[in-house]
Amino acid sequence: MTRELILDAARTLFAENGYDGATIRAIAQRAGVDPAMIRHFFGDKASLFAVAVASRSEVAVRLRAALSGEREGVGRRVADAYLHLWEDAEVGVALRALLRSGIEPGRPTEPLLAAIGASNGTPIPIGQVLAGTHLLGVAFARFVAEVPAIVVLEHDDLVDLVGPAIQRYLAPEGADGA
Amino acid sequence: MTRELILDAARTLFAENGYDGATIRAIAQRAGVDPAMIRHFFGDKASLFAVAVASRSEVAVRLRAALSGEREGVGRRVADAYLHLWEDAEVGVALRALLRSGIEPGRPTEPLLAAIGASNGTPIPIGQVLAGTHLLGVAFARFVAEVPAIVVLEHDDLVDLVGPAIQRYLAPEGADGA
DNA sequence: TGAACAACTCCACAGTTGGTGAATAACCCT
DNA sequence: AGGGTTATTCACCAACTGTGGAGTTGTTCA
Repeated sequence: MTRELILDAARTLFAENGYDGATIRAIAQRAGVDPAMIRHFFGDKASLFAVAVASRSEVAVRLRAALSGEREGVGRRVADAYLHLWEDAEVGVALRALLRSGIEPGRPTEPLLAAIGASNGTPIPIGQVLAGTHLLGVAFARFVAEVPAIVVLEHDDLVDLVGPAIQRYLAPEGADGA
Repeated sequence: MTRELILDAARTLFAENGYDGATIRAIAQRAGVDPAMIRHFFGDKASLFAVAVASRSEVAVRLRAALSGEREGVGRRVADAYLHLWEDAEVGVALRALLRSGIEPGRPTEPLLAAIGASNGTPIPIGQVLAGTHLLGVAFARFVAEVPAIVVLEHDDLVDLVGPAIQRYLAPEGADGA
């Protein structure tokens, strides 16, 4: 119960302020509990971050699903799925938190890397990685930096605009789908 | 003299650790001066950040130059110029610092926004903004997150890979250059 | 009734932060 | 040499950080 309150507050504040910016005390206050409860349930701040934010494997799953269909329209499909992830209440806030926290040594960053197309050891086509960089840039502009020209767009319109570029990266001329 | 030492140290640490992560004391120590010197020369931390990092108008200038030539090859040209900016010793470290610092209210972020195609009030073609998001994503992967698949590439190869996508955004079918 | 256990509160510690003010040293120009 | 500006050092503050310990409630089980 209060455990969930803490997790919710942690996700929100990590997303808004990044790892360093979100203090244990602020998280506790937002959750309406005593700061010591966080220590009681999660040990230390890094563990709280890991539990609250970094255990979102559905990112890779959902992206792989969008990627695995037929070649035609895969660009639109992946862009749509990616933006949906960022718009999702829990996943989006976790991704925001990861991005906001930046890449610092010792922090679990797998989901973010997966989100930009560079998951674990297996070699990934460079096109997928480049598509990931583009989508990450779009997400950064839309959800973190909040660039007006990007924020203003409807989800579907943005997908229409970005889709072709992603398509070109994921399915260039002449290749058979997975 | 020591002023320059402070600025150099500030740029480096802001780039490595972001705004909050770079402490006045750490900057002073790296510069080999007393922390009070920073106050003496720059007043407070925000002013130091502004002077050290946020006054890089050449970003917009260089990008506009790359953008203003003939339509053919503008994608390659802009991608090349953008990556060169990030590789430049001073400008690159400033851009890194801005990105690492994230977007927080009250901080000067014009150069970063300009870098992703959203400069001041004037309306900008959506294609330019999208090209900016892609380039920012690439820069993030290459210079901040240091995604292996991207870091490994040579500058020119990366330009070759990204150029066409930028080209499509900046010069779609049927339009006369500026 | 009472023991055991988890949930919870309160207070304090040691460390670091950004920022300040006063005192001292170095310098330059006349 | 002397005066004045600049550079530099040092001690200090209030605030905040993550963390830890000690003690209190409340519920459950024997």
